Amino acid sequence: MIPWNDIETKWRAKWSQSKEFEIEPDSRTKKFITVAYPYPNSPQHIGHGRTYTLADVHARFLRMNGYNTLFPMGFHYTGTPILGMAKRVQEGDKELIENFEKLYHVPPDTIKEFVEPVKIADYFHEEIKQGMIEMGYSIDWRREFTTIDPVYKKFIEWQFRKLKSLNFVVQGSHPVGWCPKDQNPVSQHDTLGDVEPDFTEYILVKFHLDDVIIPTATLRPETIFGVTNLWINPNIKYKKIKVDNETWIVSPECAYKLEFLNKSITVISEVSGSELVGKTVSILDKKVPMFPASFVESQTGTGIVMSVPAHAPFDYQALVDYQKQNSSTIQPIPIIKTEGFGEIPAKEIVEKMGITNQDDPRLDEATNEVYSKEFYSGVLRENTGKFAGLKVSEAKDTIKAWLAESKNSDILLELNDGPIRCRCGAECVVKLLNNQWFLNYLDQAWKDKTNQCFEKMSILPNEIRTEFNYVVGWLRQRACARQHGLGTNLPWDQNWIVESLSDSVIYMAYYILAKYVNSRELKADSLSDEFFEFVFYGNGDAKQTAAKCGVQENVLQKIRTDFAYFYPVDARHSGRDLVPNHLTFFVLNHVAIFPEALWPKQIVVNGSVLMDGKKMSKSMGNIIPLRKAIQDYGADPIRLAIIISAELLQDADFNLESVNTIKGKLEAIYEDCVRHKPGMPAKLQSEDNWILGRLDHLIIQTTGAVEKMRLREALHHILFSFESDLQWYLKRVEVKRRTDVSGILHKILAVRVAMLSPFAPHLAEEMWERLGNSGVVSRSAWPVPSNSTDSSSIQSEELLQSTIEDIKNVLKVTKITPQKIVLYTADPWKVKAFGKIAASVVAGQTNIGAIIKDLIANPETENIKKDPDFVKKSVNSILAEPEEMRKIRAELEPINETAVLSSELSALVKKEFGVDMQVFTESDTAKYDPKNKARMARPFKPALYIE
RNA sequence: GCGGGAGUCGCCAAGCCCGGUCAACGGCGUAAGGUUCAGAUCCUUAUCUCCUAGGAGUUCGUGGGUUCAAAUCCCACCUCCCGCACCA
Repeated sequence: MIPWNDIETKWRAKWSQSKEFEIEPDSRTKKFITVAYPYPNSPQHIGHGRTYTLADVHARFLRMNGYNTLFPMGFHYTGTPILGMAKRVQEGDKELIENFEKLYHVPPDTIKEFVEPVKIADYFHEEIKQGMIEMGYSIDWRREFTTIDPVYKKFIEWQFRKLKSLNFVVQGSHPVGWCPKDQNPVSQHDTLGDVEPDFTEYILVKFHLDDVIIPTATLRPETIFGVTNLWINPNIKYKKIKVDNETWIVSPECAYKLEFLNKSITVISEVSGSELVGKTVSILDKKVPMFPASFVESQTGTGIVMSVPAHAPFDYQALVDYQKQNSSTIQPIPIIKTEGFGEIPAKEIVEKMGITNQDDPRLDEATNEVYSKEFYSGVLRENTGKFAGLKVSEAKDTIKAWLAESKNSDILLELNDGPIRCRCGAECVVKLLNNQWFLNYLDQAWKDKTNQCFEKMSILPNEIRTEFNYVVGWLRQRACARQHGLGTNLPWDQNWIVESLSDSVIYMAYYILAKYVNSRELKADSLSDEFFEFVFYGNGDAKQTAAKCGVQENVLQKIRTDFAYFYPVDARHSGRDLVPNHLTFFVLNHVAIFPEALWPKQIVVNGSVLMDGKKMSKSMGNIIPLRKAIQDYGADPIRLAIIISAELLQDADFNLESVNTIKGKLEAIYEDCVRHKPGMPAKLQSEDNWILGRLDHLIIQTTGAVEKMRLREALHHILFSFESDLQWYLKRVEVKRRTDVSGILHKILAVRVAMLSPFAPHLAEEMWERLGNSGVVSRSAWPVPSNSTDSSSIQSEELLQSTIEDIKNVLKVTKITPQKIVLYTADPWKVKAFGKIAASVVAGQTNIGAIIKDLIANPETENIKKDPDFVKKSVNSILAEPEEMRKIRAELEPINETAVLSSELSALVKKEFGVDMQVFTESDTAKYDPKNKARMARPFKPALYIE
């Protein structure tokens, strides 16, 4: 057993002692690797570990390749969820407090402090940081910060003044879910039952009753042409109110809602619904009556409904109900033609479903069906005037605009799935916030520049690139400030706090400053915009800026030099959920604020982590906290298990079996590390050359994979793919009773351990030490191929392997117990012909006929006439080989098969099958060949006889 | 609806960009054998079907097509997953 935790502690201490990851500018090329910083509202779990692990592997790999690689980390305190949590703690929320105690193991005394939001953030900040340290991430902790640090706030203020000066910040109105009691916007975390406060925009169609306006709320303004009457609930006490300069009649609930939508409301009087029934209202050139209906609800819309019986099942049924008791000549007016429906869709569907009264709940279903069919495939009929022929999906917006223009409509915003309650208990409403600040991501020049940056960037995996392009095209204005939460106040309007996805877009630049903040050489006190202009752009005079900002001049210069050295960002890692927001904003803001030379170079996106194939969630109880997992399984096995289970964009399935498999694999390599000593044998034999060639191959494959961040593939090469090669080598060595291969095995191990070290850094250090190396493997060079490839060794080892395979195959099929094995190698003319065939194939000629013609034309190979099938078989066997091997076959002198087989294979055959073996050439007159097999011989495919 | 992604041999999952190395990596599971007093671990072998000579057949969501050759390229269809905002 490997004492994982001891080894990890030991090496972490060493790294920390030698300040291994504290990176300063030097003469080498730099790389700046960043990851989206965490939001500290809970401990991190295995899933969070994935992105950070990928970034860490990336950073460590680059470091071994000679790059001076900085990997920093910060903590994102900005936002509202923590605020909501603090409030819930204050209220004594059982569920939350239990989560803290049982799930997160937060000490009770600490939980008490959680009424203060910052304490929550601070606690989980430390928790997450410890986890990152324990995972062995090669982070330069001197550059740590939180987004509520005073200097950070100055930085964000600068960023926003900058954006504003570039006209990227604009003001407008914006609807939000709102708690009237708290006077605050509500998001999902602020509502009882964590309901997302979604809302819908209704069109208020204004009917006129003399000089009073009767507004009706609808989602289908186009149906105005089919209106036959209004529905009024006689039992509702409506309010007559003054709305700005007009007089409206609406339900009391509606009157209340309107107040939050920028309207000034004064109640004039009450009007009973029954008083309104029977009166006639007008709109455009229409006059319609108001009829009573029980389905009309006071709390929905205005409490008055526009009736379109041809297309609205509710209206149709209410009309039928009304006409049972009253005489009325009103008929539905069809205004939409839809394939699959007849004249009056509402009638059809109501009758089909067997609905007989307006309180039937199935009317909702009926409404949905008519609505969606008509929306996507309906066309307006002739009786809709200038809109005739328009598709409903287009007509909706056109008519909406037309009504608004002619002052026949207004807007009502209403919460979906209401009532939604705030945690304080009050019922939420929709509020139209005035003077909301937006980042104008609509700006075309801005978008163009962003696209330019994306074009030049490396996006891994590249499949995700189209998604970025789509997002950039689709982005509109984005609210960039809120009225509560932790964060930085808008510099020009203290009522607003910069929203969390807007204060996290260029903070990678702040890592450079953070080091000096932490060393107290940089203080917020008198920091002004000149400071940032100097550091980021080199603008201004150092002496003056230093004096003005209260910074030592040499410190200021150093910060500027550091920034110029480390920027731009070379890679940004994140989960794919941040593609449509943070990652895109990150690029947008960089191109807005920084010159092209400082634009980011690469984005690496990864999928999420599943637990035993299922999504991790609190309710399923399958969340494994990262630190717990480290204690139980060790950091390295977890790192490997996360990486090996899926390629970048796939969801990685984490399960205990894979962790154990990995552990086993690592343990085997670890044990091997004490067995071998350095020192090459005096003379390399065929199998030595071969295995060293395979080792080169391994290095090339692995390096290529890591460069593309195909880490699963890379790990596979290191841990598994090489295994079968190694087994073959060991078998060969054993059969030959060699004792001089320790050095070769040592070299192989050293290469594998070095390549393993970005993935499993702690254990790799331990292995490296066991191998007798001085110094840390983290600082060693990434292995490079030694070009020891010797193609004749490759050919002869391949020959031996495939011959053994053939023998096994025959034995398996015939089920005979061998007494004697005889091999026959191909005649020289076949070898010649085979070489030519290989050359043709490599050149792209696989047409059998053409190849045969060619061969016959040459006296050396004209024998082919006797055995044309030889060509087909050869072509196939060459095609069945890897490309490099085909080249070798075509270009290189063939080996002497008879010699190789007799000298090397006998012992292997003896060991494998326990019998003696003889080798003849095909045309040897003295050969033993009772079954006439020899003629089947082909190059690299000796004929075979077993008895 | 718009946009993105995926359907592979029991399960997970590579391969598809760059067509032959693909009956298709690897892991898990299953089976047999070895180690063990026994079990767990570990190691070896096998794991689409057929086969007494190294072979053949049928497979990679479905149906077509291109090609000497297709899991891989093209067309159509079916099914599933994710995002669509002011929230980290």
